[in-house]
Amino acid sequence: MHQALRAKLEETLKISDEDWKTFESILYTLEVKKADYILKAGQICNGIYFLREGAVRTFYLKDGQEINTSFNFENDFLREIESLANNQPSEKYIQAIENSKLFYIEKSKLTGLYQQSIFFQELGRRILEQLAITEQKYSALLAANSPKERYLHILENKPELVHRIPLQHLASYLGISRESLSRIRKRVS
Amino acid sequence: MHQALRAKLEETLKISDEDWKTFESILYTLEVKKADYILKAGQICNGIYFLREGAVRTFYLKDGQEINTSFNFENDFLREIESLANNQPSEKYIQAIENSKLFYIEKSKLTGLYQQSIFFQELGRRILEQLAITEQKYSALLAANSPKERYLHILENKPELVHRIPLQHLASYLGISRESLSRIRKRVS
DNA sequence: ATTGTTTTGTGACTTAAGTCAAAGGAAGGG
DNA sequence: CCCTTCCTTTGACTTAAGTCACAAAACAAT
Repeated sequence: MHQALRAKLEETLKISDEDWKTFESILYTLEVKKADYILKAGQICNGIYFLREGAVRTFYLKDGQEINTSFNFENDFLREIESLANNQPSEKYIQAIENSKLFYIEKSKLTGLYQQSIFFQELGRRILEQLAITEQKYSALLAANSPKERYLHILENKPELVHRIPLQHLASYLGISRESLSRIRKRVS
Repeated sequence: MHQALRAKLEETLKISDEDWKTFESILYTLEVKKADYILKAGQICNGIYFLREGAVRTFYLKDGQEINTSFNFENDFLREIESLANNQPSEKYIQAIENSKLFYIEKSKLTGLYQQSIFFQELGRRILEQLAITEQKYSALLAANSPKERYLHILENKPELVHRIPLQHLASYLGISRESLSRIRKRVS
């Protein structure tokens, strides 16, 4: 049942059966329906999630407008890092875009793992490294490309975003107005 | 001599005298002149730097154009995370904007620290967390603001960038053409 | 099916920013 | 101090994208 998660971890670092057992034992399962919130602004993010199935978006409000900052699909880790790391109320919402199944790993249990085995420390660091790299690529996309180029880049490199994410959400993620993205898409096709 | 570095570490996590001694012993000092390269594209980033004094920029080439992705000043850590984490040739250049003094910490020694003490593991994780958060804020700035708003935001929140970084470099960092940034600056003042 | 709701598309208009080219200014080296 | 080089500004022009308002289409729920 947790095989996908184990496979995901082992992309990063081989895990011993013993460590895996420990890890499995702290997982908590949850299911959410489309449009349900996994985290709301104002709440403190108290753990990390692993998305087994479905799709979610992370967004915040700016002048009443939703600005989407990331999208996640099955086999992604998920967290509001700023809230989690600094123990502060989240400015962001995490909402299911599709009915989703998740594992939840509580922060305090995670801390326990870190203390107990160097393996988990290493794993945690590696996952964070990849998060930082992902964020850098995202900023680079925004900084160095025109709206049209950004859309083409996503179409080429992350087609699942185009296919599974409503246009209005993708627009703010790409820093484009809904209307313009609609027109760009038309021009391109 | 290393007090600024110790202070910086202790912003994150209190360090014991013993751990500090270990840490100090692996530091390597270097000085670079304005316009010197600390890392060039094609090289593998083999450690992290602590900038004692000066200013540096990180950029890459896109269609022959330099795109700046970050600026660092005294008391900042510095690294090309993608190259460092994945052991691959860097796509980026790190260049001194002012004469600078740095400490260098070799990756293999860092790995040694991680294995030797849970303190360093924790520290490494925390520093990475903050890097990821910084990158997220940067993307948010780019995605949700007009060129003019981006400039005003930087002026308000990171005035040192405006004062110490040549306009042409700041422009690509903000995803704006040199000419437009020059005009925005004029309008605003 | 029918209705209501959400999402996407279009039209008309405005404007900020990009581009290209050239001129001023500042800074550094000899 | 002069000269070169680099950086910034300005001008003229073009255009892509933003905005507002509304229509059409897709989707969900009863």
